[in-house]
Amino acid sequence: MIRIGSRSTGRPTLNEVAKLAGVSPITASRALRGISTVAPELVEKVRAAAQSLGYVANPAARALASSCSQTVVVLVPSLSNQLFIETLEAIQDVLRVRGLDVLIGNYHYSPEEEEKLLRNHLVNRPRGILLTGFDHTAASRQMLETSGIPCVHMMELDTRLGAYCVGFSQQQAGAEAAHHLLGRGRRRLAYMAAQLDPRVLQRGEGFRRVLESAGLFDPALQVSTRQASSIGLGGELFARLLDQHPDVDGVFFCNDDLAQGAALEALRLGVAIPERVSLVGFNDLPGSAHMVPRLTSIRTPREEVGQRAAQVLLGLLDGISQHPQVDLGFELVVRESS
Amino acid sequence: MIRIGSRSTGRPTLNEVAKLAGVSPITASRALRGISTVAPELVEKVRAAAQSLGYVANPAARALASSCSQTVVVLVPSLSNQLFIETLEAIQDVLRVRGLDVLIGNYHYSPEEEEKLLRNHLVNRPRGILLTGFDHTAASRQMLETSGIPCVHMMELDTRLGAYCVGFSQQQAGAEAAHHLLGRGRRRLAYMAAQLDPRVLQRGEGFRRVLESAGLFDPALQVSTRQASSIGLGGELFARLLDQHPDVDGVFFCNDDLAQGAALEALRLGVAIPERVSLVGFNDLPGSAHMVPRLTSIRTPREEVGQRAAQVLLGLLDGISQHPQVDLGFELVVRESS
DNA sequence: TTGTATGCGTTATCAT
DNA sequence: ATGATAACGCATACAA
Repeated sequence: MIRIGSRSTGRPTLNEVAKLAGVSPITASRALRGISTVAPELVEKVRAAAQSLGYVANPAARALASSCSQTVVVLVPSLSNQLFIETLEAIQDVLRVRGLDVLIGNYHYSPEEEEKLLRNHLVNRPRGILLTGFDHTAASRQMLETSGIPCVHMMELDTRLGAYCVGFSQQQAGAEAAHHLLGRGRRRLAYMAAQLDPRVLQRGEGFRRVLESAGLFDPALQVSTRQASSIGLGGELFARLLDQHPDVDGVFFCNDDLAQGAALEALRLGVAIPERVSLVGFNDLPGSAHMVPRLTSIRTPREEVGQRAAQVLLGLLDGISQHPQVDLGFELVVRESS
Repeated sequence: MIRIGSRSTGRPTLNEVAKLAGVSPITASRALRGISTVAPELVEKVRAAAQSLGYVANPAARALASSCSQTVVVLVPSLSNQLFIETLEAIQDVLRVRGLDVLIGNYHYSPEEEEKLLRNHLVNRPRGILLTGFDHTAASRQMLETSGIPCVHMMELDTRLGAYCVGFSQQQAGAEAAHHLLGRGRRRLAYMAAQLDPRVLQRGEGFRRVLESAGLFDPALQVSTRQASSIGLGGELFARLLDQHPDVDGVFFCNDDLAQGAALEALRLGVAIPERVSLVGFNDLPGSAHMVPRLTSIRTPREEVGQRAAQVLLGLLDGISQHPQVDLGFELVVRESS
């Protein structure tokens, strides 16, 4: 007895395509997946049949049968930071042409939330995973390990374990900012840090070391808060800093929105930039080039990071052996504020 | 002959849970899904068994068997506009607690790209769909229709067809800006529009009508470009406008980044804001309150839109009858620039 | 190179 | 209220 299942989606199945093409379902499957063992003429027949029926493979069935999906999971700490949006776009541009769907997860700078996202996503057996940085919970690392799913870390570099990573040295970037300010003759240098994620701390570390070597490091000028980075916060912190330490003559900000806020606050306070204080931002976010004065910043290669990370992942999926670390560097963009 | 399938994921299955609990798989399935026809004691047994085995349902199998997933698709025109990020966050906050996974699609303001995303996502049988606005291709509308998947439109209102929507009147918002500027005694009013998506056009329409009623509409002062909205663009367009029409005394911007760019450019040009020109932005994006001068803007309820849209969708899934249109209004925030 | 048999893990159907 | 059976649509393993 033949029953038309009410559960069916109504969409044509591989079976129907195969029937129309006069081959077995498995041959149709192979043909459509581009598996070389199928005769070219059969491939053509199957393609035509699929085309005429409007066949689209059922991802659930495919995932169930093969126990792996056509998705790649990307976990970022924030979507409010324009930085990661640009990285995500680049990732999608690369993976989309390979037929991979990109699933975005935002863990709001919380490793615990990242762990939850990872757990939720792993049950779907993604083809690959792209993570931001190396600051994951032990459970996250464990899950990644046992899942065996290819993973690439973005934004930071790390030579431990041979983990695949695409990024740049956050510490060197911080050092570069310090060198630049010193080169401008600045001596009372502050670091202004919000969010305090690992990369912010690394930049601060690089900045500190250079100042220490120069004998100019003053812990009192290290402003840090766990609050989220924002323009408003940058203004507040900058005003307070100048109030408490009027002799400050240079500030490195962990992110451009802080620097933008500081520049605007300086306008209000009548503090001359860069004459009295030099400002150096980080990431070179969209608005920075248009501030008054235009902000000096360290441009980070976020699109390139996304693109290369996605490419490395594809290489992993294709079994291509490649160097685990990709250093994309960064670029100091000198404008009017320093 | 028993074979340990090499295809298995190694994770415990419903079968194993059922066995451990001493019930049939289907009872275990019902128990875990909270279907009421299962005896409380059995539910407890099954829960315990699942717990001890660390059982997590396989979404692919579930989707295949039930021909519907636990995902909701959200399509937005941009991720670069902070606006939509906040909406997305609100949506996720609501849907996550119901165990629904949110899939984000960015169609870059292209209805054709939206159509592709829709087509790709529909094969996964999402539980619901959240779209931005009403500007979809005929094919998109057709697919939505035949899919029968619940859909809520965000950001705009429309009484046609009884489509579910959560938003506010873009046209009224544009009108409000005009009224405000007129109330400030401004007479040579410009509208500066980028991107030219439907909502930008609606705001311009509302703005225009008020000016026409007042006999003050001047087409020469309507600046519009398809380019993406940005701070840099705002500065450029503003400078050009002032150059060509030195008598302009008020500008309404379709988005705050344009207004921010204009404010910065005014600083450079030495144009007094608001003395010579009043500026009114739109969306009240993060930086606007900190500009010099602080920008007047129309605050749009994007978090509320996301939250309510998600709630309406949940209502639809639960078969709760509700009013198809939810008007969340907007708020003129008067600061220093007008 | 192609096909047969079977399994993936879950839920719908229908019977009890 | 619970269970037996089949089906969801596709891919793997192995045979031919």
